[in-house]
Amino acid sequence: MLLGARLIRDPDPGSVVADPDRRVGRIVEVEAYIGEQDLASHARFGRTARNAVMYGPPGIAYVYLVYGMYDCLNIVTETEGSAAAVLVRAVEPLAGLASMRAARQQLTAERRRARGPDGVTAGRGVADHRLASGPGLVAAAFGITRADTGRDLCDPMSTLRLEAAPPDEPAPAVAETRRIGIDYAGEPWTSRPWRFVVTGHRSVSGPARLR
DNA sequence: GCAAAGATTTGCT
DNA sequence: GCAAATCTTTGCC
Repeated sequence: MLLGARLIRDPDPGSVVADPDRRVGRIVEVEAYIGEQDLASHARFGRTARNAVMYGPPGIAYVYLVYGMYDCLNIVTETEGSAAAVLVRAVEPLAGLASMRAARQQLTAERRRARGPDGVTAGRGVADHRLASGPGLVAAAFGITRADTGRDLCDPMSTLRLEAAPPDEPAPAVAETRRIGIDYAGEPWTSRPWRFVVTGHRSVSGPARLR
């Protein structure tokens, strides 16, 4: 179960002293995409240059660019040859909040600069629990880009990795819903309850909650 | 080689 | 509540 697991960005893995830029988040929202037969999945056209990593062994990161602006983090699941993956839609920030905020603002600042010179943006403050409340925001807060595709998330020495929740932490209450933003896939895929969230958690993606 | 649409977020009306 | 921003990938000519 990925819900409750930790997503960790650690610039200096293996170090005894925690790095000040170390970022930790607790996964509270995911979506499953099961392979070529799933018309909502990137694997629906078969194996391509973009999704090749999905056909590889599990535990590997698959990062794609959506709408030309946002990177989204997926975790490859199931065995080699099966193009299944889980999209990490939201995490609850636990540590390194300042770094997450800085990484987010840096991206938005770059976007504005590309559009043209304008005044100071002042970067309005976002609530702490919303720093990674959405697929694109998770990648932004953790500094994840397509360059991270193929990274082994289960390697304890990786700068980007997953860890299980502490054993003394109670398992979260899980709710199932239909997936978000895949209307193009048609039935039965749009109605499949393959989005999983921690019940009532405030860090689940915002607008998505209403749909 | 070109046109179309997308696993989103933000800001304005 | 709606539309823009933005670019990669896919599909067809």
